[in-house]
Amino acid sequence: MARGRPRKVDTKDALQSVMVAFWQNGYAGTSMNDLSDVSGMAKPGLYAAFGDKEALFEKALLHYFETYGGPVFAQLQAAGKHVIEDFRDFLGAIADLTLDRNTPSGCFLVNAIVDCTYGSERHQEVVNGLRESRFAAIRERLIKAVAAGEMSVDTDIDRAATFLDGQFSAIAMLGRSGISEPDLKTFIETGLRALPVSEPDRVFDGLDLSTPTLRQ
Amino acid sequence: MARGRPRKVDTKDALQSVMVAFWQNGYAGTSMNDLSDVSGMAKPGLYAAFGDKEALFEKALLHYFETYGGPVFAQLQAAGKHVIEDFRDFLGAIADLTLDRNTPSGCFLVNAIVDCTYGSERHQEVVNGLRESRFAAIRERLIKAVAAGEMSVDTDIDRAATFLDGQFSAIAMLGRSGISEPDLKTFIETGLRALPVSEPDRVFDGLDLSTPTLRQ
DNA sequence: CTGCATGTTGAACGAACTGCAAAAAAATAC
DNA sequence: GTATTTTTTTGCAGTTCGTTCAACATGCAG
Repeated sequence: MARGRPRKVDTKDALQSVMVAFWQNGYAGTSMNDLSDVSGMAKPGLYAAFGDKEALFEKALLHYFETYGGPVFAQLQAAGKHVIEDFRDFLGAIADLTLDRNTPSGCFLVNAIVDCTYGSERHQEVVNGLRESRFAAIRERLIKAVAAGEMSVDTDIDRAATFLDGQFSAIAMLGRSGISEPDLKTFIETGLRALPVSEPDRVFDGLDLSTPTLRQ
Repeated sequence: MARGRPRKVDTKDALQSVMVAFWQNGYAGTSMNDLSDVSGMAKPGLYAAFGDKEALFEKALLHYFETYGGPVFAQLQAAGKHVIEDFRDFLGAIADLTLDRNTPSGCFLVNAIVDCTYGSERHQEVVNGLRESRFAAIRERLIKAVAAGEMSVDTDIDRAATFLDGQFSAIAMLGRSGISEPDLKTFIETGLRALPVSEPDRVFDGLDLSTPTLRQ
């Protein structure tokens, strides 16, 4: 049984609130007082549960990745439609997350990349690790596409992965800037056309795009 | 003649140093003591010359735009080669700036967009104004391209401008993440292939790319 | 009930923060 | 030389920062 005084707020709930605050306001822009307010935990409780501010930020970032990034990347790995459709779903899920009104706009990880230049050594390592996980997930899906014959065996995988990785960041930045959802979906569609698929007509034609297609 | 005690450091030089500090560390991550140290001006001098911290940040951001953004956008407006070549130069100039080792990595404006969500009202207005200037410059060059027959009259200008605007942000984020210069140039080349030009062969063929082209 | 383990609370610490006022320094004007 | 003007320097209010300690509250075990 649980000994001692019971917790007022669940640790996971507190971490969720902390994550939102860091996501919204950045590391230096969020004080421990702010975190105590939004989480409902007193400051000594935060220190006891998570450690100091840096450790708390790292745990919030990892919680973000598990809660939001994890499902999206798992979906990409398990995806079995055409590679273009799968990346459309993938980037679309990122867009939905970016624009979700229940959470701050943009992507916490992208914000952290901007932040991390002046963070601690450990902070940078965590951010770089997540960034590499993101890249690796994209890369693996592309390798499967080559194996499935959806892309040529001559395809430069790293080039395509870097391009998609960049679209990921762009989506987060456009979302942070307040772009509309249709415009963001159109942005994704435009980017997908730069990918070297073997049968472009099959995956691009017949789409119900709100704007004319670019390729002519 | 100049009366009174002469300034130890020129105001523009101080603003340049301040800009670099904000660019590197963000608004909340940079203290007035830091700014006093890097600029060589004592704190009362900073307040006398620029106002409070928020005003100083705005002046630093505008200085950034005049010093770095201005020339790049002026070059885009004055550009007279094919639209694809002009945007290759434009995005390439952004990439060079992003990777320049004499200044912090990334783009100060992009960093400020991440920062500005929790900034003052005025702060947000300044950032949005610069973002709209950026978009407008891209848009104007596309309109000229349609007039010159390089793009179809049916082209969705806003769609193409949003796409290029997103590539701009992506370049800044990839640069902040530490991408190599060849990879960043390849990223640009990949994105350009999503643009709907009338004579793709003329502008894409014969290029000395380090990787195979994507379109097949 | 009495221990004990855990959580919460209020207070407080030293340090760093923004912003400013008064004094000292360095130049010109007379 | 002295007076004046402008900037630097020094130091300091008042607040907030991250962090911790001692006291109090609330549960189970015996």
